[in-house]
This record gives sequence, C-alpha cells and structure tokens, in this order.
Amino acid sequence: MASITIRDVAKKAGVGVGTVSRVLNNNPSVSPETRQKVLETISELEYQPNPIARRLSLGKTLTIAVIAPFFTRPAFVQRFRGIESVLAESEYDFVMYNVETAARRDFCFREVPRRDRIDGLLIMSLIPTSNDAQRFQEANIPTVLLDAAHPDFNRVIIDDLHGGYLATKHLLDLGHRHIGYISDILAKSPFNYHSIFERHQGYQNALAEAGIPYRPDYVLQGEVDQNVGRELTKQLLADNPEITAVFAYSDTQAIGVMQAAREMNLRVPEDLSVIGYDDIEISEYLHLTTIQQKLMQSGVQAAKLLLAEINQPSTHPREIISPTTLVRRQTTSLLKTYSLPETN
Amino acid sequence: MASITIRDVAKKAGVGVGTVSRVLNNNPSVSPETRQKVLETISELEYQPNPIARRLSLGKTLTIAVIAPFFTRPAFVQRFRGIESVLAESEYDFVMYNVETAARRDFCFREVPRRDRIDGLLIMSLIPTSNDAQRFQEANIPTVLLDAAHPDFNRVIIDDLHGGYLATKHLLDLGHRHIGYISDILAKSPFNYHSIFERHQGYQNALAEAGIPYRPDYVLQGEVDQNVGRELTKQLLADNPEITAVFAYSDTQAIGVMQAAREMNLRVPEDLSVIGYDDIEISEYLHLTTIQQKLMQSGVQAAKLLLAEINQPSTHPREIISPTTLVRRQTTSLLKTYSLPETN
DNA sequence: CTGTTAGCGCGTTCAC
DNA sequence: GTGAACGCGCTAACAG
Repeated sequence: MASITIRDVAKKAGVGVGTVSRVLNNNPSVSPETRQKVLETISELEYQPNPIARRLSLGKTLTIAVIAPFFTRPAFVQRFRGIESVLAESEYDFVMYNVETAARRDFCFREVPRRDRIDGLLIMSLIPTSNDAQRFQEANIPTVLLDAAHPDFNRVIIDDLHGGYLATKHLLDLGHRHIGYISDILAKSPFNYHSIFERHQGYQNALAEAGIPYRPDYVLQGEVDQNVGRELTKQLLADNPEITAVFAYSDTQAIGVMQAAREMNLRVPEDLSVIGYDDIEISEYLHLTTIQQKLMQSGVQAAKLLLAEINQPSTHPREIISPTTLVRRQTTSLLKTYSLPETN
Repeated sequence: MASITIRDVAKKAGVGVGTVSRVLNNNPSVSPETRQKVLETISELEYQPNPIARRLSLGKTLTIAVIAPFFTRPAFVQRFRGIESVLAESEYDFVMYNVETAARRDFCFREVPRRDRIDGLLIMSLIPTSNDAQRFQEANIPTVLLDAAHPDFNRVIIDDLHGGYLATKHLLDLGHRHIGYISDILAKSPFNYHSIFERHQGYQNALAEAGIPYRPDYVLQGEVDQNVGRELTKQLLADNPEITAVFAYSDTQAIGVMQAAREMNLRVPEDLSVIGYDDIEISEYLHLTTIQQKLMQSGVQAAKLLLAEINQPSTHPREIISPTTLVRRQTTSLLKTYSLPETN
C-alpha cells in the first residue's frame, strides 16, 4: 500500500537514487543507456515523485496564492478564469483566498505572504495598505497586483480613468448636461478598489473638459448591487429631476438604474440614458451601453507577469495598463432637446 | 534572512526540539512552566512551523482538490463560494482545477487523485466514468461528488428530478399542453452532468402524470448559452407554433428564450410562458419564473461532508439531497384559452 | 558519469 | 517530563 519511492526505482533499476533524481530533473550528465533503463523502470513502476518531499528539498513551495474578492462581482470571476488558465499550465499549484470581509482581508494579508507557504502572490482588486506593503516587501515574495495600483508593486491596472472619462464623454456627446453618477462606495472602503476612485475621477475629468461644474449631489454611492443601485437612482432622480443621464460604476448597478427608471415610468433611453461598466455577459441581452474591459485577458497578463517575476525578479515594479473601450448599445441616446453640432 | 525553525526556538528556550514540537501540537506531557517558556519564545521569535516540512513528516498533504467546471455557468460560482467558506475555516489548503474541456477533465481525473498530492477530493458537476471510479477507489482518497450522482461515492445531489417535474407541472397547472424544453446537451456530453438527465426526466414525468405524450420534437438541445438558447427557441417555435410554454434547462438559456420571443414579437407571458432553472441573481431583475436550488448551501454541505469523510471515512457512501423549489415570478401565466378548474 | 550522503524542517519514537 | 536520534522522500554536493 505504501507509495513507491525513488529508492524503489533505484533498487529495481540497479542504480543509485542520485541517478534517478538526475533523470527526473533532466540532468544531462547521465549516460543514454542508464537514462533509458531508469526511464523504463519508472514507467513500469508508475513512479511519480512525491511533490511534498520535492518541495521541502528544493526549498520552494511550488505554490501561488491568489487573494481576491472573487464572488462579489461577476467581473471578478472572468479575471480569475484568465489567471487559472495560465497557472494551470505552469508547475505551480494555486490556492485561492476569497475575501468578503475586512477581517478576512487582514487575515489573508497577514498570514498568506510567507516564503514557506508560497512562491508568488497575486492580489486582485485589493489595495495593500502601507503596513501591508511593508510586510510584503520584507517577506520578499514576488507579488503582482491586478486591478489595484500601488507604486511599490508589479501590477496590471485597468484604465479606469479613461473608462470613466469615456462613459461620461459619451453622454456629453449626446447632449446631456445633467449627468448623475451611481458609484461604488468612495470613502473608507475596507477594500479600497483602485477602480472606484479612477472611474470617479474620469467622470470629473470629462465634465471639466466640457466646462461643466462637478456637482457632488449628482454622485450617490452604494454597494455594487442591483437593489441598492435602484434605490439610489430613485433618490437621485427625485432630488434632481433635471438629470437626463446616469453613469453607473458597474453593469450590475446599471441594471438597478434601469429598474428604477421602469418603476418611475421613465423610458430608457428616451427619458433617461444609462451607461454601465464592465460589459458582463448579461449586458448584451439587456442592450446596455457600457464600458468594456478585457477581463479575462487582464487575468492572463497578471498571471504571466507573476510567473516572470518568480523566474526573474525585476528590480523596478512593472506596470501593465489594460485598455477600456466604449460599447454602444441601446440604453443611451441623444438628449431630446439637443441638436448635434453641425459637423455631424 | 533564513527562516527561523523549530531548532532556533528550542535553542533559545533552552529545551529540545521535541519539547517545542509537543507544545506546538498540544501534547499534554509538557510541564506548565516549560510550556509557558516555549510559548513565550515562539511569540518572541514570531515562529511559525514550516507547513511543507510538517506535511512531509505527518504524511498528510493538508490539501484538498476541487475539480469543477467553475466558470461555465453562474450557478457553479455560487456553489464554489459555499465550498470555499467551509474550507477556509479548516486546516486544509485547497487547490482548484477548472475543467472546460474533456481533455482537461481526463487530465484532472488522472493526475489529481493521488495520496501524495491531496487528502480529499471534491468533484463538482462531473460524473466519473467507471474507469475513473475504479482509479479513485484504488487511490483510496476520500471523495465527495457535488451535483453528480454515482453509487460508489459520497455525494450531494440536487433534486433535479423534482425540479424538472415542478417546472413542468407549474406550466401544466397553468393550462399549457404544448410545452417545449430547451435542454443542455443530453447525449455524449464529455461532462455528463447529472442534472441534464434528471431535469429532462422530471419534465417527462410531469407530462406522463398529466397524460400528455412526450414529444421528442419538443425537446431541443444546446449549450448553456443565451445565444444558443435563442436560436433553438426560434427553431422550436417555428417548427411547432402550437407551443405556448417553454421550460429551459437553465436561467441563462431562459434568457435566450425570452430574447427569441421578443424577436418573434411574442409577448412573455401573454403569448409564451417561460420558466428557467437555477435562480441566478439576474433572474429576479428579469422577473423570471424559475426553479430555485440552494446553490451556496449545497457547496457548504459537500465541503462539510468531505471534511467528515477525511476525519472518519464511512464504510458506505452517503447521499445528501438538496431541495429545489418553484419561484413564481412574471414570465409564466395562465394559458389564454384555459379556465382554471372550479376549485380555484 | 555515478553511488553515497548530508540536509530540507518537522513529528515521533525511545531511552533517560 | 524531556532530550536525542531517526525518518518522511527528495535534491544536491561530494567523492570516486
């Protein structure tokens, strides 16, 4: 019943364990004949090296940790899929740590980054505090951030500044001047998504460029949730009936916006233009105009970057920017009282 | 820079490594004073035992593998969340193997179930072939199936037979007699989801109970995908215009059904009743009548069952049945030409 | 080229 | 109650 070990192979092949190990690790200094014999014995015995013993001996864990709020938003799942596809091809196992609370986040940031646990760390959509950052540095573990910016770390960031700008600009181009923004929670979020601030800033930039003053009362914040989005929208439109267009931080919230519109007897897009963010699967069915990001691709990029860092740590943190683009569908339209500029 | 080991602790505390180990593992035969002193040194040095060395010494991997088609359907993600929540509390790491192709499935079923890799195996929505089953048995690894039935294994199965029945019965109760079924692919699927056959059987059972002949031409099969669902529905309704209600294998496909209805100028539910399956998040927004299953809960149950099996293997495979219920919303209604029985 | 041996860090005997 | 020594299975360094 006991598993078969390298020693069994050595004995049966009539060689030393060192030789078997060399064959296993493609060490060139083995004669073709011996190599052949060892290989045969290995397949006869169906021997496979014990991964744990291998790790202990190598002083490597062959393990990568992914810390992420996977399930809180559909978009995250797609990124994760990209990560998985790359790591599955590598020699690394990966263990995932799902973060849904601040306590869990702190726990993960404290306990996971240890050299005797992992060889590499991938953090998605969570920004390390300066304390965290320092500890990570000390642990000296190759780390990559995905959808989270921090100057000290390798990172793949989404061009949310541009995305927020694009969304707002699209509405402005359609003639809208009173544009609400349903945001994720901007301040003191225990998670501090990078994207929350960037999209908001992009919104502000587009307004500024158009010479329209930023109105804080046009910006309401709440969780990424349909029902929350719906209630916020009702409040936003009740307080500011002049609003003709709403930009939502996520498609999920945009669905809530449309829900509110329906319940307030506002037609979309005739009475209210709605634009979301992410381009999740359902958005196409709902004909939702939105900002698309390359979700899976960014996961792939982050995982590849991490593997590269493990093999050859770079001295200076690298940054990859993943693009965002406008996907125009049917929930945004020209402001009724607005004529397009002559040029068009 | 080198990590601190049990030996460092022993030296600093002026004891032997054996004693430190005993303290670590709550072995009672340590005097309170020595224990106290060791504990202090441990926290002074911020010592934490090396997990890999521990595994090698214990002969346990402290690792659980989850093999699943995670990302192919939204419902799977919720189950996975349940699994994660339980395993995160345990001492086990878990590594996930995402299966999106038959080749990947075979690879995982062949390579993953080895005692020197994992202590437990959780397989979601994939049915082992008899070859697989035999190999698993030989590997002698505690295994739990979730959403997949096999007499030889512990399992948490969804009551899909009842769910399929419930959905069809609901339509029958509303007076519908020509009920189409948009199924996942029934035959020769490389994945052989348990649920595919059960829901289909439930559909047949309800029809039989109502004395309505099963019509194979009312059953179309395709991937769980909105667009596929849409095209199948168009074909189904074009070929069989007498159909007044459609049961879809999944909410995702049900959305495709509604899409088709819209494009064919059929009102839902006035002209066509639609019922889905799963009750994913979006379904509430779409007012989709559907069959709900306790997705997250079933993941929790499966993970707990696996942990129990690891601690105390049962001689006979255990089966847990997770219930399904009808969630009535607004996409199903009374057949126009139909009057309810007097009693109601 | 190849066999032997010393660790990797921990748990667990086995004497004391 | 406690320390020393052995072994988990493998890699790598060292002789030969």
